[in-house]
Amino acid sequence: MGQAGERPRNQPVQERAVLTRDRILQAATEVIIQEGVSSLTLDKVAARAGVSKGGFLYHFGSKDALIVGLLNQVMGVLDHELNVLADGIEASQGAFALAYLDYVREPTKAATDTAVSILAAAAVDDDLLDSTRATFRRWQDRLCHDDGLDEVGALLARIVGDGLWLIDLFGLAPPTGEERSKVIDLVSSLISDHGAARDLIGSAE
Amino acid sequence: MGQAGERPRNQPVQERAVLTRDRILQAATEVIIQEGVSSLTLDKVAARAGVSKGGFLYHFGSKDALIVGLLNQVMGVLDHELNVLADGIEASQGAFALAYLDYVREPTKAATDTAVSILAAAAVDDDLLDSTRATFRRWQDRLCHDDGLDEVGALLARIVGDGLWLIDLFGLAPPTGEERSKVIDLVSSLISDHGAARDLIGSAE
DNA sequence: CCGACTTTACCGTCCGAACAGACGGGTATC
DNA sequence: GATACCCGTCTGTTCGGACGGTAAAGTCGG
Repeated sequence: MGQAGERPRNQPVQERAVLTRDRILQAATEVIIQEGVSSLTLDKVAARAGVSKGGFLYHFGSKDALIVGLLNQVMGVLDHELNVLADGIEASQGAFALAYLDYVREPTKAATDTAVSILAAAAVDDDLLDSTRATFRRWQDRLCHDDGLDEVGALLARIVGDGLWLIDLFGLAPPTGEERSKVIDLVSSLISDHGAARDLIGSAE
Repeated sequence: MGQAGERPRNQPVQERAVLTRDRILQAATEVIIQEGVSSLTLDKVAARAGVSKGGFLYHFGSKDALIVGLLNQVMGVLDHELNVLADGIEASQGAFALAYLDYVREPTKAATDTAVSILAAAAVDDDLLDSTRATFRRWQDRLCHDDGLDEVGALLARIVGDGLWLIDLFGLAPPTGEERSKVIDLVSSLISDHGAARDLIGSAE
C-alpha cells in the first residue's frame, strides 16, 4: 500500500473532516504527478490518503467532484501567491503583469499542481474547467485595467506567462533558466516602458 | 451509430489499406474533438470509421499505437504548413520565427488537431509525447540557428507562439483576433529589429 | 450532569457497465 | 492458393459509485 498519511484520532470532528479532505486532495495530486492522469482512480486516491473508498465518497461524491475540488484549491493558492508577489513589487504600474511574468521565472510547485489538475480536468470532462477559465478571465481583466497597462502589453504578459507555464507542463522543450530569464526581463521592460511598444510597431511598417 | 465514412470497395489492397488507416485517424480526431478525450475508445473509433474492432486492431495494435499515429500524422502536417508559410515570407532573416508567429494569428484546424492529440497522449501516458517533444526541440533549434536570430528573440517567438496555441487549446480566456494580432505584430517587429531587444534591456536597468 | 436521540465521519462490500485486447475465422486481391 | 485486409465475438479486468452498517461527536430535555 502507499504510505497512508497518518490519520489523527481524538479530534473535533469538523476539524478532522477538513484535514481528511485535504489529505485526499494531496493524495490525488501525488497520484497524478507520479503515475499520470490515467492512473487517477478512486481506489488509488483513497488508499494513498489512508481512507476507505466509502470514506472518500463521503467527502467527494464523484470523481468529477474530486477534480473540481483539486482545481479550486490549487487555483486559490496560485491566485494568492500572485497577489503576494504583486504586492512586493514597487513598480508604479504594471505590478501585476510583472508578478505574472516573475512567477514563471522558474517552475514552482503550485504552478505544476495547477497545470496537472487542469490536465486532469480536460482529460475527464472539458466542462470541469469552467471555473478555472473564469479565473483566467479575471487575471486578464486585472492585467488590463487595474495596472494601467495598455491592452497589448497586458495580453503579451499573459501569453508569455501562460506560454512558459504550459510549455513546462507538457515538457515541450522547456527553456532552461538562462535564456528564460532574459526573455522575461525583455518582456518586463517592454511593458514597463509605455511608449516602447508603439515605437516598435511604428518603425516596423 | 455515427456516420460511417464510406468504405470504398474494389480497389488495390495497399491503397485501400492506407485509406482505411486515414479514416481511422480521422475518426479518432473527431471523437476527441466532439466527445472529449475520455470518450476515445476503440469501439467508438472503429464504428465511426466504418470498420470492425478487429479491423481497427489490424492497423493499430493498441490504443497507444493509435495515439502515436495521431500525433505523428498531425505533427507532420503542422511541420509542413510551417515550412510552406516560412518559404512565403520574404524577410532576410527570422522567416521561420515570423511564420511561427503568423501561424497562430488565428486558430487553425491542424493546430487544433495537434493540440487535441497531445492532450490525449498526455492523458494516457506521458511517454507517448516523446517524438512530439523531439519535434519541438527541432523547431527551437531552427529558430535559433537557421534564421540568424539572437537566442532571446528565438525563444520569445516560440513562447508566444506556443503560448497562444496552448491557451486556445484549453480555452483559458483566449484573446480575440484584434488584440491578438497586435501582440503578434509587436513581437514580430521586435525580433526583426535586431538591436531593439538589447536597447530595451539596456534602458530598463 | 445524564441519559436518549440525532448527526457526522467513515468503513467494507458488492455490482453493473465499459473497456482493451485476443482469437479464429472469412474474402477479395495478387 | 497464398496473403493482405478485415470481420464478429468473446473474455478478463478495471473502475465508478451505490449501499448498509457503525462508532464516535454533538444536541437537548429533564
